Amino acid sequence: MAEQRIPTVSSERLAELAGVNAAKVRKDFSYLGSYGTRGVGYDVEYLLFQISKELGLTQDWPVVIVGIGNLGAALANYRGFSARGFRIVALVDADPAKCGKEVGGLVVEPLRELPRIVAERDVAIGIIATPAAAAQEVAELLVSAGVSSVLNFAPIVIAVPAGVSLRKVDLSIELQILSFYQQRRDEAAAEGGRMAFGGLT
Amino acid sequence: MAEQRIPTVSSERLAELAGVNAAKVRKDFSYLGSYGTRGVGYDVEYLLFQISKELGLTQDWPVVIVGIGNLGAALANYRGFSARGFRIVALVDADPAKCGKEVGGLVVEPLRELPRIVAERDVAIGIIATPAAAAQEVAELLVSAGVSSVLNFAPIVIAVPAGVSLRKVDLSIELQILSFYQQRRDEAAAEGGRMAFGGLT
DNA sequence: GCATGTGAATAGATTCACAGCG
DNA sequence: CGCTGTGAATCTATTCACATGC
Repeated sequence: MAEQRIPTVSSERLAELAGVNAAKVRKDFSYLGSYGTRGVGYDVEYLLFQISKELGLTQDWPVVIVGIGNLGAALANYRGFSARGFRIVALVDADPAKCGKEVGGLVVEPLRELPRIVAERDVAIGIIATPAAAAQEVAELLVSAGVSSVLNFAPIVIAVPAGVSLRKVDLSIELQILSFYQQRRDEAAAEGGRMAFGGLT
Repeated sequence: MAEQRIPTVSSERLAELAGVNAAKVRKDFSYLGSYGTRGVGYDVEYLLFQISKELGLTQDWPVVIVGIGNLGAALANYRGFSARGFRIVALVDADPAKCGKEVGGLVVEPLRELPRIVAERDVAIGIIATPAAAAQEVAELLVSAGVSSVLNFAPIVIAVPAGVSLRKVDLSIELQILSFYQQRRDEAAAEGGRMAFGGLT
C-alpha cells in the first residue's frame, strides 16, 4: 500500500487482507499506541514506520551467512532482506574452493576469518546454512565471536548459551502442514464419494 | 531418538527438548489417542509413526518445484523433504537456458510442460520459487493443471481459488523476530548501563 | 457518519494436580 | 513407584459492542 501511495487504511480492510478479525487488528495496534484516526483509519506510512520501529527494523543489522551452498547463495541473493534493514556484510564458507568466489555481490571468505569479520563489521546476526554436521560447531564459533542472534537453516537442533537468541527454520514444516490439510481434503472427498454412491446420511 | 535407537521417551524429556510444559506434550498426544505407557513413557518408533500418519506423511506426495534459481536449486537438493515422504518429481523453469540442465538429480523442464507433468506424475503439491513478478501466474498454472496445495516462497502475496491450500514462506520473518528480541536486549543493556553509572532503582 | 480504541464477554490454550495404570 | 491421561483451574487471546472523537 505504501508503494502504491495509498494514504490510509481501515482495520476492516487490513483484517480482510490478513484473513483475521478487524477488532484483533485494532487491539494489536493499540498495544503500539494510538496511531489511527477515528472515522478515517490508519496512515499507511506512519503505521509502517511505527511497526518497523517496534520490530527494530529502523536500525541496520549487519548479517553474516555461514555456508554458501545453494541455500546460502539463495539467501545472499534474497531481495527481501535488504528491504527490511538486514545488510548482509559477509559470506563465509569452510570450503577453500568456494572462498574468493563472488556471490550476490560479496566475496566468500574463509571460516577461520569469522572472529575478525564479526568484530570489524559489527555483525549482530549469524545465519547458518551449512550441512547439519557442521551447524553446532558454526553456532559456537559465531557466539564466541560475539554474535548474539542465530538463525539456523540446517536440519538439526542446535544449542546456544543463555542470552543468545536462536531460531530454526525447517523448510519441510510448511510442506507437512500442506500434507495434513491435503490428507483431510482427500478423506473428506472419499467420504463424499461413498455417500454419493451408497450413503444415506 | 529413533535414529539413535532410543526405545522410549517421557513427556518430561520431550517437553524439555522442545522448551514447553510436559502436560502440554501429554495433552497434545492425547488428541491422537493414548499411545503412551504409564510408568514408562512413549515408544519412540510407534509415536513417530502415529504422528506421521496424522500429518499424512506416511503417504507419498509428488512435488513439483517451479523456478530453479538459487532457492529452487536449494529446495531441490534439500535432504529433509525426501526424508518426510515428499518426493520431488519435477523441476520446471520458464527460462529456456535453464531447461535441460540437471539439478539435484532431475532435469529442468520447460514451464509449458507443467500441465502434462502434473497430470502424468500425479503431482499434489507445487512449490513456487520464482521471482515475485511470476508468482501469481505460476500459481494459476499450477491450479489449472490440478495442483491443490501450493507453497509460495516468492516475496509477494498471491491468491488461489477456494479449495486450494496456500502457504507462504517469508524468509525474512525469522530475521525480523530476531531483530525484535535483539533490540529488546540492547535496550535492556542500555538501561542496565545507565543504572550502573547513575541509577538508584 | 464513520472508524478507532477499549472495557467486558467469550472462547481457547495451557497448566495444575492427581487418579489410574503398568 | 513412575509416568500417563485428563478433569478442573487458570491464564491468554480473541471477539463483541459501544462510547469516543475526528
